Amino acid sequence: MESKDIRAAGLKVTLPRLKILDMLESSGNRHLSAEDLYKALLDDGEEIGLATVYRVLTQFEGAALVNRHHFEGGNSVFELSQGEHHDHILCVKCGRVDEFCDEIIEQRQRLIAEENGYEMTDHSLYIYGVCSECSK
Amino acid sequence: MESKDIRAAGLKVTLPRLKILDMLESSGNRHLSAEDLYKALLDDGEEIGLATVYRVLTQFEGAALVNRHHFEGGNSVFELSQGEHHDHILCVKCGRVDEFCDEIIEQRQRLIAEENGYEMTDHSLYIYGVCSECSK
DNA sequence: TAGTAAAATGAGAAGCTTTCGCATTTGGAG
DNA sequence: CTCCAAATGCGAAAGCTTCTCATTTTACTA
Ligand SMILES: [Mn+2]
Ligand SMILES: [Mn+2]
Ligand SMILES: [Zn+2]
Ligand SMILES: [Zn+2]
Repeated sequence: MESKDIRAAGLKVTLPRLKILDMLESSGNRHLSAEDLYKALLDDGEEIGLATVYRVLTQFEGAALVNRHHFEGGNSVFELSQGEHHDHILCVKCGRVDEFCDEIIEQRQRLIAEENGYEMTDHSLYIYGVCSECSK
Repeated sequence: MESKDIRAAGLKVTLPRLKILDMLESSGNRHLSAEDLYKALLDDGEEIGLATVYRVLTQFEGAALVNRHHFEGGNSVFELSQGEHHDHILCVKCGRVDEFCDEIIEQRQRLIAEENGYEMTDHSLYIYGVCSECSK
């Protein structure tokens, strides 16, 4: 029941928005592209337009309900916001995605921003490599 | 004179390739999109197709003559390879780009890859914020 | 509960960046 | 200098994402 989250964002509680939130929660894959989400909804028999998926995800991002990532290769992927921030490590062979958070890196980033006279607003860190499965 | 670098990459030394390399060297902006580069060449009176710019940049990337970055907001930008690796900090207001390299972060990344069973091949780190000029 | 205004949706068109296909040109080995 | 493979330029086309607008849905009020 996240109707209230949607409402808190100043958005109407509509069926498409609920379905999209459901899918983000229930899908096995934590990191979905708009297209992935759209197809998954179609498979579930939902009739939601792709444009709506994009619109809603962008609104959810604005409301901090989801996070958007730009993995190498092109299109955006989305995931439900967890309480805490995390970064990503990806397998360039199979597409596997793992998550991590390193406080030392976070700290250094803040320091570097400061040293360069920036007020940090955000950062993105992706590590690419070959996972243990793929390097066997 | 980088004709030899082009040749070393197994590529013919053509006028478009030389012009593109020149522009990457001489442009005030170290980080250029394909479109930027294309327009700058047009302004110089060169007749080089946009498709050629993309093709050549991709080949140069393969030959490690240039590096490609995906700054937030969409299109790729390119810069001449320096000897050493560096990461980027960007102003979300004015687009300013600064460069840094932090050995502690580099180290932690290698460690994290290892801990997760990955053989690291690459990484990308962007810090976003408001620069000192823009926060006045 | 029914009526209403505003917000949201779906479908397709359109926008942007990047790549492709192919006829023509160019570089460089011989 | 000749010749062929490689490279180029142009326009078309391919992704991904956003926009437009007629229609539907939501949330509020009476
Ligand atoms: Mn994640
Ligand atoms: Mn740089
Ligand atoms: Zn893998
Ligand atoms: Zn700035």
